[in-house]
Amino acid sequence: MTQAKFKPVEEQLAYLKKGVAEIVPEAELRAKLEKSLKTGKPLRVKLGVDPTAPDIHLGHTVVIRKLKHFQEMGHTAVFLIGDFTAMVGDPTGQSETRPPLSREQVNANAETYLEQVFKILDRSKTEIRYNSEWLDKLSSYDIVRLCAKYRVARMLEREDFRKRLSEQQPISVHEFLYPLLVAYDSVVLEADVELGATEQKFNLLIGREIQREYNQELQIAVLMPILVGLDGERKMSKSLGNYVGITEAPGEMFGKLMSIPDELMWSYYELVTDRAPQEIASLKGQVQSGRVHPMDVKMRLAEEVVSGFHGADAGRKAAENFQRVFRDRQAPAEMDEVRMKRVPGGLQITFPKLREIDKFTTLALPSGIVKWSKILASFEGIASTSVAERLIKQGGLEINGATIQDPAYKLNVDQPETYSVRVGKKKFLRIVVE
RNA sequence: GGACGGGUGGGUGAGUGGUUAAAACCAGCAGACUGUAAAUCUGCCGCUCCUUGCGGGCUACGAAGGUUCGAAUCCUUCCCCGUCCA
Repeated sequence: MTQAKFKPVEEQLAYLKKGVAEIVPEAELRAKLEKSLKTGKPLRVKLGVDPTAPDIHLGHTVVIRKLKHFQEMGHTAVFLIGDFTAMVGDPTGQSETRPPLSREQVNANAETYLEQVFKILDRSKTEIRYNSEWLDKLSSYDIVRLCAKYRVARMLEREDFRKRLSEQQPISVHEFLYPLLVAYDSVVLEADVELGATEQKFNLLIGREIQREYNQELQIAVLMPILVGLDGERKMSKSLGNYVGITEAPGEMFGKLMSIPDELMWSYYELVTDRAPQEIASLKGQVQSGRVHPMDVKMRLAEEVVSGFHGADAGRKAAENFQRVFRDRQAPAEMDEVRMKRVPGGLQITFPKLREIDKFTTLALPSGIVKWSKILASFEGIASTSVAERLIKQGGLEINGATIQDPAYKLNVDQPETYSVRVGKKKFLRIVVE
């Protein structure tokens, strides 16, 4: 417990404030930092995540990165898996009641979450908790007591509730419980700071109120902006399809990042890279004065993000590949390989490795001849044969450099051959018939 | 418990017996242009089969039945949502 454990408060603050939307209240954070410096006791920084989906995307990383910043400053990162609250369902932003998840789903999701989260956080220094640990044990009486600590009028202040109320949308009573349970987590964890996206502000502030009820020191809410998705308009989310998954292949990731609107890249620089604010401002100045091409700056962004998840090598390769394909208009140096093999009664199609497992599907196959539209329909992102046919008719399929527009174009799978195929604008594949 | 309003394709939202697979807009996809950006233009946009055609079949307007040659549109029952009253 040496005093040198922590950096000076102002230095810490400057670092911790990067990209932050709001700190409520900021003065108290400074006070807490001062106190921890004096006592040598690290702050307990809580980040709660509900494992409602199996994968995390770049949007989730914004707040995880902030937790990492605290971790780097020597504070205790408490990564809370809301395995209980995931089953309750946070109404935030959804503006509709979500179907509750089963315990099994939640557990499975939690596992993949952790695996992915430690691409960012230092595992050895992170306290991992699950809120079922204490929430499962609450009795009905405990819950009633907890509910008694908050008022309906205050609850209805939440924007989402207010909006739904005025728009005659349904609100379930259990949705009121969610913020209370999240607040209770803070009490149990004795959080000094809670991290969240701005849309979580309401929940985090209730945390303070409830901590007061339990005679605890109040937590500071550190709110991060919401990362806008690839479309440049809406919040990044899987269901909107405007996301970058952090387990995605380097090339895929790079391409997606290149497709964001130019103006958006500044907030990406701020929220998902390690660039200092001054550096970002200077880059922005250079682009605005026309000295640097925005595309080059965006490529740097894409490379940095890819490198963060896949290593510098992969980042550089992705950048080179991008240039080769889209600037020089050549086929990519490396393509994902899809293997096809006849098996009794069908055609087995194996897709590139995804998290160590080869994914495959088997297509029923009466003869050795298949339509390309059928093959395409088995690919991810191509919903049906109709969609595939449409894609082909519209010139979105290129085989060995030639555009195929005949929707009935067929492939002989009895003849071993390798094809290089472009599907749509961005997808390049090598198809190997074995 | 009572009165009233409402449930249409991913979203908003038209349509109240007959070329309606369902207007329009948004989103999405493909093509052109480009920097795989933005903007713009063009086309597509339920599923399925084939000989890919202004082609055939199937499914669809909360659910189930019914009336009719024919229903998203009419009737019955049910389910769900909201508002007001108690």
